[in-house]
Order: sequence, then structure tokens, then C-alpha cells
Amino acid sequence: MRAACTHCRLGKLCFPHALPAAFRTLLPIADVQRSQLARGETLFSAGKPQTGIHAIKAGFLKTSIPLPDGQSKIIGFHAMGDALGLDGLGWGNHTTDAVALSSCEVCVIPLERFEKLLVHPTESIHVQQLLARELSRVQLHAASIGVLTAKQRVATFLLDMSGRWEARGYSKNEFVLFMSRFEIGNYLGLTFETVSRTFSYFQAKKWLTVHGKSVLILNMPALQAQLISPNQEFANT
Amino acid sequence: MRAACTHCRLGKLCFPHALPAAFRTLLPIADVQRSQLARGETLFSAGKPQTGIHAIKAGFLKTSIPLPDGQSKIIGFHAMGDALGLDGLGWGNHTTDAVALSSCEVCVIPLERFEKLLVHPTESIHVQQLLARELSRVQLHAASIGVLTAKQRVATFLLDMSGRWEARGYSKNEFVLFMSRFEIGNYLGLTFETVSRTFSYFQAKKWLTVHGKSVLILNMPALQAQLISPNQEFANT
DNA sequence: CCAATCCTTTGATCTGTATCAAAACGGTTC
DNA sequence: GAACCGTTTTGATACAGATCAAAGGATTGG
Repeated sequence: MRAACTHCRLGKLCFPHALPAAFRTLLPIADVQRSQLARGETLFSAGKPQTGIHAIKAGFLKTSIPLPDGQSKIIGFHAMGDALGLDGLGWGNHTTDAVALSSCEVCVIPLERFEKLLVHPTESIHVQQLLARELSRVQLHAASIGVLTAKQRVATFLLDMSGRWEARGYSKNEFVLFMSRFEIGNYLGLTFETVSRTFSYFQAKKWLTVHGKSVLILNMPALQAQLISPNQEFANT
Repeated sequence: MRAACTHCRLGKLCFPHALPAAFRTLLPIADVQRSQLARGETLFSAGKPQTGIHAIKAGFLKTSIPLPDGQSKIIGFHAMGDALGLDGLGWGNHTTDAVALSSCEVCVIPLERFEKLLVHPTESIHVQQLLARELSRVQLHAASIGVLTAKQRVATFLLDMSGRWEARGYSKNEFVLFMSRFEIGNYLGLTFETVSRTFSYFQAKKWLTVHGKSVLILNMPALQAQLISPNQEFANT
């Protein structure tokens, strides 16, 4: 199961294609491997040696951190086009677990090939950017769960999902959540009941409609206003 | 105010010196600039273009993230030998604020010089490691503040501080906190009152002694046990 | 098509931490 | 060394979100 990235239909969305043009000439070196994952399968685990860098071609995954007290906390949801496994570059071992939320197709650049690519400054800088952006994302997430209220966190989450779908060319107002309420809660530092109640609250406000995992946003500005002051009523109740 | 890193007394602790030997030959290229900061002064701000990479030579700083609702959340404390400002590599602009907690001496590698260093694979990989390690650190912190209780968070914090001092060759049992209770609280997603109360609780348990900012740890295993099960009494009350 | 299982919603109650308040402490200035 | 200021501790109370509980819904497999 090998595929030349030059023929990949994901185009710029996919990690290797997001690399600068200079990179594409190197693709035969990369010689990406593709693999399938079923829902619930593990792509890599915390503590295990890093074997490669992954790019999601199709499907959804979550990454989580195991904590000393035995709990585990989700720290990211990942979809088509996202790069995965960069956390292992620090110590050679992964610090997170990556598990498929749906059946997935994942491209793998084996570590030794990945390292060969790094001798080229442009690729190297690109990887640095991926890392630094992921760092910024996690920093912002840490900040959010540290200080925001439940309503603010859920609103932030929905707006984040909306933005991700939009970036992939889909509607920013209508999308399907690919994770359970429990997983959303874990990600946001809330219980699943609180997530569910908050969805109901937003629905009562007529800011959105939820049916199971499908979300339709009716009043985006109202949700955005939540982030600014959670308790203040928005003009269009 | 310029200084050749080759003469820097910080040795391996300092960011440029942690680079592989090959890097040292390039130091004249880097030609690091040194600058002084007074307590409360800003090293860089979120949203502003990145001008360089910083290494702390002496003193302490905090990095924080401004949130959409006007609040600001501390996401890291930094001491001698830490690298700062890597978050700007993602988008060219910083995503965090860095402020001095004490008077500081900071080495600056201007961005254009830093970029020149990156053409050398060994340096480039080293920067990747710094980024990936910072990513792992922030991921773990995000996980901690998302699921741990107040006692667990404060215990984690104290053990983290202890480990940092130890890594710098000081006692792991006796050290001085370089930030206020308010800042610890902000960092951990707690109020300063809760931090203070938790210190008092640990003190009542005879696990440590706190006088203002100076901490003496008396029972390290008890603190570590907190992380595993916060409500279970430790053998040596 | 139905049973079995898991996921989600909603309700009632509890609790850890925030909030409000005030006193004690420590450092700085004159 | 007295007066001042910000910081820290401690106490009393309030509340957001957790926990406990139970009843729908949805999805899976036979």
C-alpha cells in the first residue's frame, strides 16, 4: 500500500502537500506509506518510540495524554489534512496516544525518511512551522480550559469546529461532530452532562440546533459574543 | 552589549550551548546580543512580529496568553537556561506575552541570524527538539489543569518547581518561588485564595513549610502520592 | 425486526472552589 | 520606627458544575 503524494487528491490540505514547492521534487524520497485504521484502533501510544510522521488522508482521530493518576485527557481532535505525531520529536518517544474516532486512512512517513527530508532547509522550516502552530494551538487551549466558564468553553469548541469545516471547504454553519459528548467533555475539562446541558441551553436560546451529532448554527454572532462576556444577554435573544 | 556565547558561564544550561558541538563553530555567526530587563518589563507581546529567539541568562519570566474576553492566562514560568519566543515561528507573530518577574538578563539571537543557523541540519533538528519538548510540556499542563483537583494541581506545581531547581544544580527540597500566589493561581486555573489554602493544608499535614515565597519540602513522597490519589491519606501523616 | 448496548438528555442534589470580607504580614519609604 | 502599600492568610457564604439517578434515543448485531 504505497502512494505517491503527487497523486493524492487532498492537495494542499494534506501535510506533505502543504510543504513548499521545493519539497514536491523530493517526494520520491519520502515515498509515503498509507495505512487503514478502524474505529477505536491506536495509531501510536505515549511512551512508545516514534516510528514516523503521520498525515490524515481521511477520517478523524483524537490525541490524549495519560496522567500520573491513571486518568487520560484528550488534548486534540484531528481531521483530514492534519499532521500527527510531531510530539515524539522532542524525546524520540511519543508523549500522547492517538486513537481513531472513525475508520481512517493515514499516510505515514517513516522516521528515517522524514529525517532525510530535514537536511533541506525549506522542509525543515516547514516542520518547525507545523510544530510552532501546534504549540500555539495547545497553548490557547490550555488557557481556555483554565479560565473560561462552561458556556464559553462549549462556544469556543463549536466555533473551532465550525472554522475547521470551513477551512476544508464545507459549510461553517452546518456540520457533524465526530466525537461523543463524553469526549467533548474530556477535551474541555467538563462532564458530558454539562456539555449536553450547554447544548440544550444554546438551543433554547435559538442560537443553534443539535440532533445527535449534527449541528446547525443559527446565530454565529451570539456564540461569538459568549466569548466576550458569558453572562450578558445578546441583543437577538 | 554583545557577548560571545563561547564565554558564557551558563554552559549547557543556556539555550545556545545546549546545541550540538557543531553549532559552537557557528557562534560567531549568531553573535548573540544581550539585554537587560527590569521586573515587570515586557520582552515580547502577542500579536507583535517575532524579532528573535531568546535565551534566559539570569532571572525569571512568565509567558501568558491574552484571551478573547480580555482575561490573560499564564501558560509558563521560565528561568535561567530556558529558550523563549519559539511560539512566533508558526505565524511570524508571537502568540504569547513574555514579562519579567524579576530583573533579567536575556540573550537574543536576532531572527535573521537565527534563520541562517537553520540551514545547518543539526541546529535545525535541535530547534525542532526544543519546540517539540515545549509542546509536550504545554500538552501535559493543559491535561493537568483540565482534570486534576486543586490539591493535585498545587502538588504538581511544587514538584515541577522542585525538579527545575534540581536540574539547575540546586536543592530539590528547599527553594524560593519567584512568582506571587496570584500568578500561581492563574497558571493553575485556581484563585490565589485556593493556592494559599492548599499551601496551608500541606503545611498542616507536615509535608512542607512555607514562609512567604520560600518553600521547604519535608515529605516528597506524600506530595507525589497526591498525584496518584488526592483523597487517600498517606502512611506518614 | 427486535434485543442489547451505548449514548444522550433531563432532573435532583451535593460539593469543591470561587467569591466576598477582613485581618495579619512583610517590605519600602521617609 | 511609624506609616504605607501590596501580598498573603483565614473565615463565611454562594454557586457553577459535578455527581447521582433515571428515562428516552440511537446504533449494532443477530
